[in-house]
Amino acid sequence: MSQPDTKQRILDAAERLFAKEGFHCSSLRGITREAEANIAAVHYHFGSKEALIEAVFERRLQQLNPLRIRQMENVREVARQGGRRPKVEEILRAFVEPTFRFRDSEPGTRHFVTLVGRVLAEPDDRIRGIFVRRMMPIFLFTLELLEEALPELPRPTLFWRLHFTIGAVSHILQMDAKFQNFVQFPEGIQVPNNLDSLLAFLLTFLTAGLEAQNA
Amino acid sequence: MSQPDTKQRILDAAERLFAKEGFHCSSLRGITREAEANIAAVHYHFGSKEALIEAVFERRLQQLNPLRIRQMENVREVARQGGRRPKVEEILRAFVEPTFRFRDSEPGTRHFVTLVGRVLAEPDDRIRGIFVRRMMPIFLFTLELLEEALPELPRPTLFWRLHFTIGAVSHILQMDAKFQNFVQFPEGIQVPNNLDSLLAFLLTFLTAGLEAQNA
DNA sequence: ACCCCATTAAAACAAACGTTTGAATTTCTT
DNA sequence: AAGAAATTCAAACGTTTGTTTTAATGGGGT
Repeated sequence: MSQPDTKQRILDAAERLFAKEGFHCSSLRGITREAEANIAAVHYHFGSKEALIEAVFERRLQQLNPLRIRQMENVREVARQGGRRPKVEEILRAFVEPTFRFRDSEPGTRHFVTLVGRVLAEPDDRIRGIFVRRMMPIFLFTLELLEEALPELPRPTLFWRLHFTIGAVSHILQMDAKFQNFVQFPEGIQVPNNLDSLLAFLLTFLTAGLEAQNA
Repeated sequence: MSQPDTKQRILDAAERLFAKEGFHCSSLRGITREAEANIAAVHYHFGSKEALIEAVFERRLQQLNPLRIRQMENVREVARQGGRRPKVEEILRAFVEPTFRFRDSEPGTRHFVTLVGRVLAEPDDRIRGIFVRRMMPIFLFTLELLEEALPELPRPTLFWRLHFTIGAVSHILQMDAKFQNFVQFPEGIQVPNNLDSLLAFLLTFLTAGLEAQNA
């Protein structure tokens, strides 16, 4: 190969632009220009624009989702061996923390996380479906664990609360890079320079919401 | 005018298609075809595609936002006259309930609410800005009331929790019409046919999250 | 009847889109 | 070194996009 892996460079550029401008507003010409590749290379290596974003998701999720599942299985195992229920905060942490850590693990993963935050609001069913299909096992596993943690709450209640959780998380993930121009910050509010404090805020909020007892 | 108000028909069609397919994927040709109007009518009546979506937001928000503000002012006033703090649930209800009720008030408003749910995840800063600019007073007013309700919590904490709230709300609003194909429902989970029960679920979740005391 | 002005209509604009083609080039295999 | 396979390249494909232009239409006031 002439240059170090055109395929990877296209994936990197696509990941960045899909996150920045959305799927339909990112052009293959813009992506290949950034990747310093020919426009035909996309169809040669991937087949179509849709197959390209599928490959973008595949590359990262096959790394990230096992991390999540392992952490969630660990939560369940430790609880069982301790003869207690899993804690809601442990479950939520297993659900979102890997994503936050993943974000700063390599250059590029930061853009992927932004893309994940956006894709649930993607109007195109086909594109959103590519992501949702791959996340469904995680959602169902999380729901399962929450039922173990909160057996006194009805299943539909937990289902909807998990959806509220997903909404809050994806909204925060997507804001990420563009905190500055997303909202005008009231005086005295600072953007946390590391995401750890934001993660702590988030887990406190979500845990309380999920554990709410009335209604 | 030959037909009853081309301008309104264009607004209706644009509202519906922007909600369904997003801003950039909706073409002016599709919109004018649905509105049974000529393409040039958009530029004649509005000036540009961007000015069109601005008009779509303007038409509904000038009706909806005063409702919200009035209800929030009422929450503050009743609390003051009762010599107590406003309750978090009252504040949140004033923030989201008008939108839920607005949804079923007229034909078309349902599409608008879906559009609102989508637009916060819109990648295009200009388009998202059109909406955010108009909502900023509401956000700040809500934050103000939350400070009155929870004076023991630091301002940044409340700020982030309000953002988590906005994420959860917009995620639910956007799911709305497409519950069926958005996620695959686990067995036994039903879509609520009226939004009242969903609103109750939502308020319980958010209230608990906002009132969480640790961290 | 006339003119005026708001509105509609059809057609064309240049630009950008995803995709395809076929030949040139590089890389690997023998 | 020679042939085969993989990859890159420039160019063009036919559509579609938002926007503009120019002409036609239609009703209300004088």
